[in-house]
Amino acid sequence: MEYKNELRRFIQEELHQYLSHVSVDLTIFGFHDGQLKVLLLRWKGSDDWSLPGGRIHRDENLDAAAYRSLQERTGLREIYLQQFHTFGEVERYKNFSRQETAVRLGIPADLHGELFRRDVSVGYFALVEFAEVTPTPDRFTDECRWWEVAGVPPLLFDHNDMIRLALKTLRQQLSYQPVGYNLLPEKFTMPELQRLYETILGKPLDRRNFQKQMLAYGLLERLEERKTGGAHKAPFLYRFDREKYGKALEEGI
Amino acid sequence: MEYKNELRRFIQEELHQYLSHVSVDLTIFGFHDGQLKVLLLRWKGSDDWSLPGGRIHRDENLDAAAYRSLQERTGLREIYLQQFHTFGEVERYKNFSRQETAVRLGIPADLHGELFRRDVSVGYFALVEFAEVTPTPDRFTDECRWWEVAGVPPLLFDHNDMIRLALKTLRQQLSYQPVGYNLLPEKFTMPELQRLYETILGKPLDRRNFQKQMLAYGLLERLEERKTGGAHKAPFLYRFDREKYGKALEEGI
DNA sequence: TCAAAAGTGTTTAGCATACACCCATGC
DNA sequence: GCATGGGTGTATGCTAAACACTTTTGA
Repeated sequence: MEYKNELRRFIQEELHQYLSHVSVDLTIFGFHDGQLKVLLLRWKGSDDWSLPGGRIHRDENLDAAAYRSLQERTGLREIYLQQFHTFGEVERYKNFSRQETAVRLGIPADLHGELFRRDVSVGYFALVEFAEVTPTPDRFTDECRWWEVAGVPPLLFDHNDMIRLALKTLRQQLSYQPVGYNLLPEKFTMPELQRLYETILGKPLDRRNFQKQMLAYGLLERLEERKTGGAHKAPFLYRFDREKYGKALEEGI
Repeated sequence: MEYKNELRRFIQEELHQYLSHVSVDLTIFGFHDGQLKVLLLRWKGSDDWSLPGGRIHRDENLDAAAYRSLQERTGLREIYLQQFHTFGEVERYKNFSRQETAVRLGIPADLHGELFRRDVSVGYFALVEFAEVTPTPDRFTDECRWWEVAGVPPLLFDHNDMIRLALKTLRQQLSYQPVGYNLLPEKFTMPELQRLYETILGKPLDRRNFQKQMLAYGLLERLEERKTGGAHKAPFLYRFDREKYGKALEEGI
């Protein structure tokens, strides 16, 4: 009941503050335990999951709106965020029909029209450091948590498509833009960086060639320290040279 | 006067048929006389130019809306059309302020607000065969014609930025996707294809290496004929293998 | 002392670059 | 015949891929 009132209040009092017919959706990638993860939200009183997203204030830049949603869900600032595609099909209900979606989410019939108007949605993906994130649900959701990308269930709307395309874009970028700064802790080992690349690309890489290539980019600084406590030979720790990394992001590797 | 009434009629009777706060803009590239060209519109009663664009019907897919505008301006079907970026800044008036734009276009003060609402605009670029195009102005414009990309004047809104980014995207795609099918006539010579590449990339290419590379892609079929009438040795004519070309577009070269 | 992981260097192959000669055509 | 442009082949260099041995560590 409270939820339905919340929906009504949102529609009547707040929806007009935002641009109509446009929204943003976020594919937030994190890396943990050798797995690529994505942050999903479970809707109130349902078992259904979707990507986080949000609307755009009337006086807010598009990028700023995406950034705001990202901060709200993760608590993070200064993260890598990039637009990758705008989804504009009339029928964006893929796994579940529009009607079925409304029922599953317990949206009262008289609110369907207002709440599920047709939107053009601008898709962004973000790369964040797993350990730094505090997953936080929004007003319409009960739970916010990481899912392994490979194990994501059928999502609401066209969000499985979004994740697929975000990942494809990320893979392509890997070859001409540096990745890692925002997905790894400040200090990391070469094997850790390699696991990240292997996970994103979905294929094994040669240890020696990988190291050569990474070092050749000139973005890494090897520290004196080694990572101890592992069961085997202690690997060196590395750190990204922030300035060079930023420049490489701008201009390509 | 007629123009102002047209504007009023549009706002009152037609604007509601479209999604609000979203539009599409098109950068239509053509190739002629060894120059890369872009199709621009001159607004009624003004000397100011902009990219063609349009709004999205409430029951129309985003891509379909872009495609429809493209057909209306060029008369063409079956052209290469691709989304490249969504422009969502609040202030998209770059060369001329919002106020100045209204004055230059002769928009009555009482219509500023309605007609120049803030829009998020999805940018598409298209590649078309120059000779096949019939440039056609829309209801708000007097003239539609090709401009050399390098000589485009300061445009309305953020359209110079759009062209710049469209061109950048096209250049990047050149290296992993085939280009040419939609920019050249069905039969063309290797030197013609090379001019096209050189024009897009803005730099000269080696004749011999270019030919080797193009043929290595396996997308070209050499015809028996040669192009006669030129002042020099008759070059062979080539044609794209449409099936392989389509496959290469999907999967990358 | 052994298994598992990490550090390092060399060889090889493929692709992109650089480059030179011959042929056809119009003036 | 000569200037201009078109057709073709080969040598070279660089980057990416393939690959092996040694070192460190905890069990």
